[in-house]
Amino acid sequence: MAKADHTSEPEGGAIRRRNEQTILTAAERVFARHGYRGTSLQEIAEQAGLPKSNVLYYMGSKRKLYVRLLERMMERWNVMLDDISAEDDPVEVLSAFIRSKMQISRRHPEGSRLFASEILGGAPFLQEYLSGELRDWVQSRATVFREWADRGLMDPVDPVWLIFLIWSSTQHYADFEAQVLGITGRDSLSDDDLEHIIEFLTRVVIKGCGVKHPAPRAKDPWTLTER
Amino acid sequence: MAKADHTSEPEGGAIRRRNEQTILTAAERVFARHGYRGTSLQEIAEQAGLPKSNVLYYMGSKRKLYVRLLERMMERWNVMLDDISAEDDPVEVLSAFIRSKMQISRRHPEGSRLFASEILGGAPFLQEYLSGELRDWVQSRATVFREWADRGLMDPVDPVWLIFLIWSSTQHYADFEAQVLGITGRDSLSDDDLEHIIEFLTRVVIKGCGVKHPAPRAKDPWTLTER
DNA sequence: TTGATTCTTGACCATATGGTCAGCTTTCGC
DNA sequence: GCGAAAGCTGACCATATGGTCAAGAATCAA
Repeated sequence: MAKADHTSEPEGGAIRRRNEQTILTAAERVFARHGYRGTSLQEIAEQAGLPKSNVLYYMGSKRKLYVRLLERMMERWNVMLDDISAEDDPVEVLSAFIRSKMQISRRHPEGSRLFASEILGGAPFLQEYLSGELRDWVQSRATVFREWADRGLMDPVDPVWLIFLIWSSTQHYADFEAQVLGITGRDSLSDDDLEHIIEFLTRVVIKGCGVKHPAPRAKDPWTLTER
Repeated sequence: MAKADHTSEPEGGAIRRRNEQTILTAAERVFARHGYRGTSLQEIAEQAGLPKSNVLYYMGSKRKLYVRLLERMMERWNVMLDDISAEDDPVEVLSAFIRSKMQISRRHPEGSRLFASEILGGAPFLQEYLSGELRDWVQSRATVFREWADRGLMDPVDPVWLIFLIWSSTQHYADFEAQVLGITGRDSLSDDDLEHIIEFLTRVVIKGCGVKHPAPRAKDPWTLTER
């Protein structure tokens, strides 16, 4: 027992770190495609180019490996989920939210699909996270949205449904990639496509919810040109 | 070899029909939860209350059973996908589309999830359908949307992204049910909730894309009150 | 009632599963 | 260069997998 066992410390020698990365990458791909049950350690090992025993040596068990991948993905989202306040410009906050959600989906499509597959299966490993951490996050955003609505900066839509709308429509391009590509006839989405989609989604959400820029901050005309 | 072997005929005695239904229902549930690979015939058999051999007797193989379920779900969507024309009222068409998509998701959540899981896995059994039948359907709608835009009945948004937006945001409530329930703290969505969501989504799409009712159909004032 | 068809199911098979372990090699601090 | 720690992996295990088959039970048309 050397050093405190804080989660998410780099921890471990260079060899360990390199091999763990290889395994995590391979595993994310396979789990995303076939789900927890549908994935075999053998297949992960082949993807990683290592013997099965080696995978187990580093990861301990299939379950631990899977949970670790889920946590890594939650972590990536947490980075995005920085705080907002009712003082911020709703147009900018919502635009930034859509954009960064979309970019994470694009950068980590496998992680996104892994998460989706976990939820599809009834979230056996994530129930706690959903009804705890994530719920709090959503509720706090909801409060801010409501205040914006009260101040006339957006229509009084239910903030939770709005968040789900943004969540689902951005997630879609990673999770349902096969469908998107099949229907559009493309074999991948370009950065341009992505930019167009972001603009489209932003436009629909902003316009559809009547989101406005806040009036320059003051009631009295004397400070009106403050900015 | 009695009778022509047309697909989707009722075909088969009462016993067969009854048992097949039992098996299909059970299988849809399990496949939806664990995906194709993650599902075992044993588990399906237990869900159905039948011995595994019996499942095989009726369904032939795991693969055939799975494909049959996918086809059944496609069928259910086809019912909804009746034709529209550029002459129709865009507001009504889009509202009806959102509503019926939502209702199918609600009536067949397992089928919806089964489909989602298939797409997540790269659509190994549905590629043909996606880039064929479904693609044609989307393209034909897209043409109509574009004409509406040309006539000033809606903003010139990319119709395909719009269809994906509707698709994803409605699908979400079935596929990500576990997340929705976890975050909202509910243990199920009521009919009222559903109605609110439908209204919200409709509102955002209609307003967000600037969709308008068509002017009463005629250029000359004499036929203006025709309807 | 009878003969054919449909239904039912336990026994069985080759293969694959997650996981353990013992014994080997490599790496690394000193 | 040495000893301990870390890394590596084939052999192995109990169990589960999709699927076959043969033989009996129930059903149905005549």
